[in-house]
Amino acid sequence: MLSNIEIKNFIYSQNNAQSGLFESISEDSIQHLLKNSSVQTFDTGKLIVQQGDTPTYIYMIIEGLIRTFRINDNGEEATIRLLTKGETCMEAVMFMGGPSPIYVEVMEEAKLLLIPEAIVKKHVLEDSQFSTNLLRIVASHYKNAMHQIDAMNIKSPLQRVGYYFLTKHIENGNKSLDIQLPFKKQVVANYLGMTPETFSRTLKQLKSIGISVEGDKISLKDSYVLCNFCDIDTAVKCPNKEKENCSFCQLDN
Amino acid sequence: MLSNIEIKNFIYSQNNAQSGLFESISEDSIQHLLKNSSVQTFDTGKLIVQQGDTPTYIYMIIEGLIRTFRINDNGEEATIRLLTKGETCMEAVMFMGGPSPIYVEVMEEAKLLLIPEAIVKKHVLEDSQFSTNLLRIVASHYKNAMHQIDAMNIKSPLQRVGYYFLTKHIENGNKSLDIQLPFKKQVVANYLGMTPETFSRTLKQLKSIGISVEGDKISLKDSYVLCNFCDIDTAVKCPNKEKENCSFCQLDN
DNA sequence: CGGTTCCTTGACGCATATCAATCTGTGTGG
DNA sequence: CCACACAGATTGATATGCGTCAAGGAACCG
Repeated sequence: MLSNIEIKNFIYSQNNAQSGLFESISEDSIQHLLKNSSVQTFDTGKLIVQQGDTPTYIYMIIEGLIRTFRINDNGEEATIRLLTKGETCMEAVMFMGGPSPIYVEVMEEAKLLLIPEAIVKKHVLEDSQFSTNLLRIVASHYKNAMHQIDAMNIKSPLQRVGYYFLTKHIENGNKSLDIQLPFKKQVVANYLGMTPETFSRTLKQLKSIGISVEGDKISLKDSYVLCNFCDIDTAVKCPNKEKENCSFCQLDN
Repeated sequence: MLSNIEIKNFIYSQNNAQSGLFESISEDSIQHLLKNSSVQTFDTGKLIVQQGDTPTYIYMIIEGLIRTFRINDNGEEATIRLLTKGETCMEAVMFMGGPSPIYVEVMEEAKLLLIPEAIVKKHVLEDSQFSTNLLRIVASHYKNAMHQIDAMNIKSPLQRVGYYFLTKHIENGNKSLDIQLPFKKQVVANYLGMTPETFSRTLKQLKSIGISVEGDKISLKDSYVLCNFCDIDTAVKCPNKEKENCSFCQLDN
């Protein structure tokens, strides 16, 4: 049982493609889901889910930072997602069948909303809007995974970092020329499939094209320095698209 | 309008996690979906969908081979999926919003069932079993993508090829010691994120551990030579799991 | 201040991409 | 039936880019 008002306000403030679990859901449905959910706080470093665990909850971040990753016998880790406030995880795993293929780790003390597996599975069959939301979220994770795959395959470290910054910049609506790295550099580096050393060297390269780095703050010379790293399905989300200054969008014309 | 009997027989014969679009669906629903669908044949090499296209159909393979991939400005390609009879594509893309992030290419003359986007989107809201099937399929693609990501990150070419063969072997239910490569070697190589040369050299390495290759036929010395390439969420699908001969499963005990 | 964690920088080696040549199989046409 | 062309696969030689290892610097905290 929760203090509903606080949670509901939070829910309503966090609706987008990556995190809109409750988007367009009826008041009744939200009540029903929340009634059976709980809120819990986890310390930094806590492994909420381990590879091989049976999925028991969908986790929604109210506050804090979370990382999902896989690990092999040599102890090497591959980061799958880096998530911040409003995002959810384990929704996809729940529908994969079988044990969890991922770890879920708290990177910064996190307050999470826990929605039990049974409630989700049942509610999916009763509320088609809810299941459509889940579909959209899982599809969006999948899309992100596809980007990671071609990043590893065909993009140089420079392009990978550039593309990562570009998506962050677009997420901010191209408003600010500053980008804040929400995670430690070594974590971002692993997410981008490279070592911290290579990440560091790559950041130096970026300086020459007008992207300066100080600590965890990235500053862009202007809103177009990242356009070279764009691709077609990112361009459609860009507020600057088809502006004459964008080298990428000009290609299409 | 279709010759329903043939298609329906096909549908009923192809139900699994990757391809069970019609699993547990009522007769009425199937009728409704098929009534609005069509069957079409495409030649080898045909690009059914291009990066940037608006998704218009779900495609289900009745006969033939399909590849989905992404491409960058340098013309380099990253294969996302290799699909055969019974599998579907573009279901996930449909729920991503925006244009297609992938190409869909016919690798071998293909007969496809085309289900229009509008029908799918509408039916999802009316049939919760159908939307659950879609969820399961998209989640399973996502899981596969996660495997690809950590393969690129943490696995050597040898491990990647070994793991690929292992999954093929398990798909066959560990019945046969032969594995048939459904696609040309260069296509498989790209899917595994390496060049054809590296793939070829890797196959030679595999000979020394009891995996021989002749043309597109892989022969295993026994059912356990691939166990070294296993991981926890593959092991649960393995019919040999926890048999004493499996070096991987023994580790857990 | 001393200790710790994180980041950066430098030197080095290796694994894989790249380039080029050869081999194999298959289909075509004389 | 053989000669030829062509695509795919293999093999070899080379180079380069990233990871690895090691050391040094910066920020933070008790």
